[in-house]
Amino acid sequence: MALSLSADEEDYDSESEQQREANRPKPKMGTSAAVKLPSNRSASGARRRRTRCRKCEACLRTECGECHFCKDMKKFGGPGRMKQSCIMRQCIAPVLPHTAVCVVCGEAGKEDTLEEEDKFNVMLMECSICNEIVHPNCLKVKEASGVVNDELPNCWECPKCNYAGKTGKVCKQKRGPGFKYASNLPGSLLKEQKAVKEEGEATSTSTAKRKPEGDEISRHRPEEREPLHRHPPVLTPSTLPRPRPEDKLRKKRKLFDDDEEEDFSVRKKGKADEPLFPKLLHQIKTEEEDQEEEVDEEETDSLFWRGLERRDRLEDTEDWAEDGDGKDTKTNFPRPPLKTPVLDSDQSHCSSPQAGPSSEGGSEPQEKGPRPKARRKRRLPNKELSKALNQEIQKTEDCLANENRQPLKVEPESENEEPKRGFRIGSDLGGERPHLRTKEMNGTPWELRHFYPSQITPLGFNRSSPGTRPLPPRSPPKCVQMERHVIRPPPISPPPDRLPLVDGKTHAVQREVWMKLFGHFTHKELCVCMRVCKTWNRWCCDKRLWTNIDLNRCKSITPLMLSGIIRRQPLSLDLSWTNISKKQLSWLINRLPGLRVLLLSGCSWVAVSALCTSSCPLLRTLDVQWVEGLKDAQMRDLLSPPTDNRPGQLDNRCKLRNILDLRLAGLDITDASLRLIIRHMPLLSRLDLSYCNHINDHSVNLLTAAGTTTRDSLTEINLSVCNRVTDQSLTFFKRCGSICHIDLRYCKQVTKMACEQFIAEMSVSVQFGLKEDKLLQKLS
DNA sequence: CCTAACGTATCG
DNA sequence: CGATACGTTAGG
Repeated sequence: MALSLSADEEDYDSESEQQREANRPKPKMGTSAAVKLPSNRSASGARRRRTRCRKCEACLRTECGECHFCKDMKKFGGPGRMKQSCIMRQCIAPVLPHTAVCVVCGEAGKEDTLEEEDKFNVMLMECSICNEIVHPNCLKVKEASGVVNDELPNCWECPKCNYAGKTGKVCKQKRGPGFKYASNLPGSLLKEQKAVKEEGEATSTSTAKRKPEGDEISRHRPEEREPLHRHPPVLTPSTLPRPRPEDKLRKKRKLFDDDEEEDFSVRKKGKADEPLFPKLLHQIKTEEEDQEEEVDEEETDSLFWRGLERRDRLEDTEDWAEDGDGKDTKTNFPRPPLKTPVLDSDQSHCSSPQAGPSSEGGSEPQEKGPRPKARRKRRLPNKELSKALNQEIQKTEDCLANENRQPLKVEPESENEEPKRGFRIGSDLGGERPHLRTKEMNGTPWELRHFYPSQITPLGFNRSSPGTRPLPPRSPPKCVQMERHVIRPPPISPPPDRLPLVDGKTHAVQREVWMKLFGHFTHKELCVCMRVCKTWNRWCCDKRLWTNIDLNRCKSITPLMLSGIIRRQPLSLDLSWTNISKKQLSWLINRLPGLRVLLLSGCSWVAVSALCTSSCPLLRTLDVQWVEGLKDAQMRDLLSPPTDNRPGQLDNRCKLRNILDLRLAGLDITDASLRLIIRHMPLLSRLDLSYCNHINDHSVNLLTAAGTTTRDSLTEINLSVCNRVTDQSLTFFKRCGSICHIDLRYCKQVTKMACEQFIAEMSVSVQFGLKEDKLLQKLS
């Protein structure tokens, strides 16, 4: 044994032992050297490129046509330089190419020839450390055991490397060959996620997550909610926002965002011992029952959301409630196993109809094979994993709006999709089902509902009272934010139609009926439902139930939330007064091609600037009220076409050209911004400029001038508390063909008389009325 | 031969 | 450091 081991070492590792152990750098000698041919491979280092499994949901999708990489493709009119696959199609489980052979015996994988049990030893396994591809059976090293990486088919840390103790380091360094977390995505969090891994993979995400937020918030800002209840007029526009004291706080927040040390400390607190040895954790995890695991897998999503909601209310977040995205999270701590309250039985029934990753890398017989013993690196055997992945994906399936489909072509997937027209939203704001709205209004904590009633509270300023900008909570420590996540596209296949019961029968009530019921639940309640069983879990993930996701004032935006959002593919997303970072936002936007409504009021300009580089062509409503630091210059960045105008690169149109509803309350913008808006938003129908100190009659003149599109497109304008606006503006509004709603409340220089005169003069064509003092509304 | 796209070098 | 470019591989 020892003999063979050393022989192997000699054989494989001859060239540069040290070099490899120092991060095992790929020989960097130019692009062409990246991959060597099999012949060369025996002297480790070079790696075989992996290829699509062609079976996973991602592989089965069609290109979205919307994402960064699609836009680059020739077929979508791009220059084709980037040569990357569509974001939505990034394979979940890239496989070894068919041509891969065992470095020892020179033969291909033979897993097809055997029963499950014995497959492992005859299938090809690629070592994520030395990159060798071997049949475990062909290895001479029998003593040491390999460590199977369940996240990637046919991937392990081979016994040799494992024996040589390279695991830990490499583990930190690298996920494994071919494992691509959409790493090329612009604005991807992945790199940071990787970085975090490098810093200490084993860090418990759960402990790391332990309420880093909250305490400070409440400490600093006991009056946080205050503004909501304050009436705008109380705060004279002259004293308008920009509360400077908060600048400091903001900076602090930003510091937290970027400050690594903070993370470390938190992390350390969480798990002081052995932070660098993920294996330990994996082993711990391995003890758990698969069945149970699966429940967890299914639950996590809902747990996460539940955790999220709960966290908003209570500070004593329990870790397990949110850390357990088993597929995504490599590092999990054992936690109190969650018993699904009801209907446990159906776990096994709703496995994915679609195939998972093709090869069952290191499947079942973990300790079984007599030979190279392979420990599980992850909790789930690969098969389970892929199943779980698929289920996870399917969960999202319905979340992908029909509208989200790229408009350029009709997707053939529709055969898989049941008709949802009944639920389809007609317009942006119509997205929320009324009953859901009321529900939330009544039954959920204010965090969930306070955003809604803009029509209800006076002036509709409730979300943006200028007096005190509620300080968005600071971001969670990086270790939380950067938790690793596989980018998983929303699923294609539909969830099961019937609910399997314990006795093997199915429940009498069909999914669509359940769905109707679910439709009456708040998101919070849905999260509870999602914990019932897998089937409910998937049903509850139906995008129809999540058209509008509200994270307004959510204390911290975590990676789990981000992926939860992606899976649900909401049409409307409220991130107002959150501490979302630029990176997070651009990551989100890039993955929500169908997003219609984006509310970012009270976020920092830094974050909002993510919109400058991402495109969201379908965006109809953009709320950037009270965005600190958003002035004319930033507005220009936001509205101007992409600067990269290389031929065929991108369209020159404004990224926000389809905006219908723009909310700019409380911004220090001037006519310069208005000109841009007029030029670049031809469809603009509703414009909120309340509390904009620089807006005056001339601005209104611009908006309503002959030749502008806004003149005809504007239906609603809010100029309340714009003190430079005078009666003169009303005469300008007479030119507007479609105007229905003019809000001039609390404009000191607007008189009631002028309003009445406006009504009188307009009455020839349109009947207007005074709904409130200086609030003009078309009567119909 | 072609297209797709992986993985890394390199740019800004 | 994120974004982009591109040589080269995989598969047909």
